[in-house]
Amino acid sequence: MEETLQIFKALSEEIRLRILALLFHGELCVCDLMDVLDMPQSTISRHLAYLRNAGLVKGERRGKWMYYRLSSTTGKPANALLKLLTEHLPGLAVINQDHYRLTAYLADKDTAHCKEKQPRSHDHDNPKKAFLP
Amino acid sequence: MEETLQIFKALSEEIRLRILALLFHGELCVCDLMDVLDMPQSTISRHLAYLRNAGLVKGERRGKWMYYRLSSTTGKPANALLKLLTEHLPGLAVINQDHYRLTAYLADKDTAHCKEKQPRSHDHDNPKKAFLP
DNA sequence: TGAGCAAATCCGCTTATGCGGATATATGAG
DNA sequence: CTCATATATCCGCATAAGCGGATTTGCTCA
Repeated sequence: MEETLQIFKALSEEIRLRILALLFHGELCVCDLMDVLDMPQSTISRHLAYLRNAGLVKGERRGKWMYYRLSSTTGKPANALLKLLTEHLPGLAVINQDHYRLTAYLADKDTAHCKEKQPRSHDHDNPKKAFLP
Repeated sequence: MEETLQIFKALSEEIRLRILALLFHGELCVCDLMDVLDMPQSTISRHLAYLRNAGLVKGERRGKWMYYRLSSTTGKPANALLKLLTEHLPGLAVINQDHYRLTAYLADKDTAHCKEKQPRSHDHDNPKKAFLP
């Protein structure tokens, strides 16, 4: 039960849904999220920790950076929930705005300060090709 | 977005999940829930209001009593969530205990103080015949 | 080894949310 | 109309959770 509640609590804050929606497009590091969401580092980190504790995302350190992605090893209910979200979230205004910002940001990715040597792998598991209608 | 968040918030408190799980068995009035969950009336009422505002349940007054049931007119995402819950919740210990308590309570329903004249309609829309394995 | 940067965690503060007794509202009985 | 009952809402209080600057930790590279 506690686990179930933790998942719902993780999903009941706007910024965490926005982070999840961004991660649907592939892995991102903390500074990517800071730039796209325009929020202080401690805020991003704290919410990522929340999502991590709920088992929804997974972080992996590569060099100086922590890359986060959706956790595919979560239990069945969590996965079903994430699938639901991939269908529902793209219909929401804020989520779409974030998607535009992410796209613009990634187009410029070579100038981003955390792209020095790490090759990216965008959309490698993006479940929705056309995110916007 | 606000609506989405409200639904997740509604689902992120144990007592509200327990109430929903009980309502999977059919409509119940506030005093039924008070008896089964053994909580004060204001607590039950407050959480029902929360679920009502999130659009997950619907209340209907019949005589002196308010009967609550799952709302079937909620949006698609909410319905998908409720369906998920009907599959997931029965696996949780507290939910099973509540189910036993409800069964015992209903077996005695004629003596319950809110059963004077209102005919019941249990399980009329129970999606799970055998709630327990 | 130490400088420099990314990210996690700490800290004091503010706001949101839950609790349950008390009170208000609505309904049916007499 | 008045009373009894069922439910909703109010209230003061306690706890949880968010915020963002400051500090700590961990990694890389010279």
